[in-house]
Amino acid sequence: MNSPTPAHQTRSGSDAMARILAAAEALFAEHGFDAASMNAIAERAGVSKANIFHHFNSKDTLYQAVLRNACAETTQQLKHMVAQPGTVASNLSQFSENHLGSILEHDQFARLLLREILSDTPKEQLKIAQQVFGENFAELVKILRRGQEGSELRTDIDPAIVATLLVGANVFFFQARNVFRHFPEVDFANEPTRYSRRVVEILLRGILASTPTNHSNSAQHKE
Amino acid sequence: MNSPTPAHQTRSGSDAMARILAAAEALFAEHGFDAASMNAIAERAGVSKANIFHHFNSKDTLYQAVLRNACAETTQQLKHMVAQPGTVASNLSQFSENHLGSILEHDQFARLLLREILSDTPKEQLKIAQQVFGENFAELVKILRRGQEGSELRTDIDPAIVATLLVGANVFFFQARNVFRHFPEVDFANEPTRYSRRVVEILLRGILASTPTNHSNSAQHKE
DNA sequence: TTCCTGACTGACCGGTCGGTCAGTTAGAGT
DNA sequence: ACTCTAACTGACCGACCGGTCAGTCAGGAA
Repeated sequence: MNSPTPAHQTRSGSDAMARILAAAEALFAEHGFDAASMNAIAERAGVSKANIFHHFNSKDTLYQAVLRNACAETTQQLKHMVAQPGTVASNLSQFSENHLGSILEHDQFARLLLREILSDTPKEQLKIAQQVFGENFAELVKILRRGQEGSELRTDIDPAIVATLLVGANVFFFQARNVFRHFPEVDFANEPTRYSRRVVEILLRGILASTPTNHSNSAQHKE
Repeated sequence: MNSPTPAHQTRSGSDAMARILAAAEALFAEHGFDAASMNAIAERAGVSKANIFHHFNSKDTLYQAVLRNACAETTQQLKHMVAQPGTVASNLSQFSENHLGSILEHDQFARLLLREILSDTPKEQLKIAQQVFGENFAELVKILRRGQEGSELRTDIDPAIVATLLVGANVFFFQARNVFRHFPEVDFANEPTRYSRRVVEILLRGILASTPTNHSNSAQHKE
């Protein structure tokens, strides 16, 4: 019965705080800011409500802390998907797949961010969302610009548009996947990587029939 | 002073009800279901809170009525953007532009729908959202299939993917436009039609540099 | 004139909200 | 041993929540 951590919850330091943050993130993401009550968060975290107010000044403060905490993880993870060698096409494919995977993996946080963006009351916490989102976007634009400078990509298109398309496709997939499951036209609702690959493929080569016969140097995954 | 409608608000029939629905739609869209209080809705509609409960059994009932009411408008508007003659490319361009315009015009309703989709608690009202959304999607897929049968579009791509890309691009533009305004890379945050045109252009022709020298029969807008 | 109906209202209900506070506990410093 | 401090709690607060109710009022039917 002797655990490495003290038997009492007290003096556990940041343990309770971490549990509070986790519970808050889950409930904020699940029900939104207003519908997630401090009582419910406290209960889920296994602490008293007053204890939450001991660690955070207010519900808003807690919310911002949750956002910042989750953003830190995401931002850190962004570093992994940067500046891989190889063609821009393969980079794009990899970025998209990682991006979508990251969204799906941290779906609670993604819902949180989307809710935040969807609210039109410009609060302080919106800037947090802007920052995380902006970093992803800027990185993607950088990849695309590199492709244009290396004349691998057409130069008469706006990289920001392509970036929006790619990110938007992933975000939309995430948002709509539960709805997609009921659409007879859609067969990729449960296969994000296949979806991501096809999206990149279309972006790279377009959808018109008058395509060049073959150019085998695009993103090639064995299959 | 003798107006065609009686001077008193009483006996005005559906006038108060319409005001309630409008106020509710605005506040639900702005703050979400939970944060929009019946008191606030009543105040904005210029009626007593009890009067709302006279017309609607509960807050949920009011919410569903708002959704249904807004969906009716949108569904009706969908009829206008169907089965235009011309190339599939021009159809796509037109659909996208109309779709994005419709979203921006009914931004309150769009926010409402997105919030609804984003909530993971599968309630009755989610089906309303599914229906409206599904109609748009199915219509777009139909256009694309026609393009494939007429061999105007490549046949080795999934129409549902292209539809997702297009709708997703518009939805994402709508969601992120306030954020886009602060991005130095983006210059189309305030120009939806330009955005839409460029998106369709990319979808049609792809972004790789190895494009056939010229094929002037794609979507051509003078510019 | 009388009655009935339905739109409408102010006052009110129990319950929950975010937030406070006095007080308990336990480890660290001395 | 004593103190200090921070983690932590249960009891509590005023405000506001969704919802109810008795009652007012205007107009149509008789």
